Amino acid sequence: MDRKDDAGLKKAGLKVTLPRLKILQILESRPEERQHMSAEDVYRALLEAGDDVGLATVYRVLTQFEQAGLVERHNFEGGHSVFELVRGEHHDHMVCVESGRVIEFFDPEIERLQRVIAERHGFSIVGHSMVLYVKPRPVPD
Amino acid sequence: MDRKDDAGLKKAGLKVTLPRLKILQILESRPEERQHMSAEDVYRALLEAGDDVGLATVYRVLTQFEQAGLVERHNFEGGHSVFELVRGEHHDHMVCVESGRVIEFFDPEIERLQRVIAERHGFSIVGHSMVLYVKPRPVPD
DNA sequence: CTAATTGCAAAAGCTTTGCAGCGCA
DNA sequence: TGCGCTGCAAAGCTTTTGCAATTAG
Repeated sequence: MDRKDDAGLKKAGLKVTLPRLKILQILESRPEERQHMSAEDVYRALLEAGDDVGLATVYRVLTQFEQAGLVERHNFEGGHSVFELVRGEHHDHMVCVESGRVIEFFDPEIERLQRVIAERHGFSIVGHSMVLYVKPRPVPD
Repeated sequence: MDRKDDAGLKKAGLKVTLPRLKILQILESRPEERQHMSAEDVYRALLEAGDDVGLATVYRVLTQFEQAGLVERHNFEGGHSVFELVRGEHHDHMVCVESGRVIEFFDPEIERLQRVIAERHGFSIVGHSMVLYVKPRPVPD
């Protein structure tokens, strides 16, 4: 398992250091519904795991991971950024305003329409962010 | 014209004060492509207009306007918030990564798909943000 | 060995808040 | 007149940076 992490880091041109490995493992060990962590979240997770890594290093490493394409940074509402391991193809997010839960989804038709719209205005898409803020729908019984 | 602004403020339960009127007018006087202003932008526009309003007041007023539904706050990438006068129906945004220009658009089909997706997951949409980051498409000559 | 990396603390934005004085209704 | 509003300066947050010490390759 460390093998895989080593490879990922090296491919990104990053030295394999303890803080970087630990942070990668924290992210990997998270279940999908808890994937979205702030720098502070990662920092606390490290402390809880007994690994003493400075908060500044957490920020630096997450930023490096982002540039290396290992991680995505999102700016949901509320001031701070959240990070998410890139595990496969692109997806968008739904955030429950009551529980804070984050659900991922992907809709090819929306993706297509986005490209069409950008083209219609003479642009091509470099990236996009789409976040739906939702609340549980009362289930009719 | 002040009449209209007065009414808007009163309806929002806000006293009609000079700073609030001035800020409202700054926003109203902006062409559509320049609608998206940071608090700092608004602050500078006020100074340039010779109106001495504190930055803290700008923040307070914009926040009040947001809560009153007169203004929308967006968190585009890059740390700070931008504010936009609510002039009518909802729309989404396209931000040119080269020029910083913001283009507004609306696509009923995307809106519909968003609702369908939320429902499929047992939620209803409270709000959403969709930002396409784009670059000019080389025009074939 | 040498350059990259880390930790700490300090600094840097952006935004909010406390408080005394001013102004609208 | 009275409560709400404003300005200023100070505090709060998240994030970044400078620098000496440490570590990977």
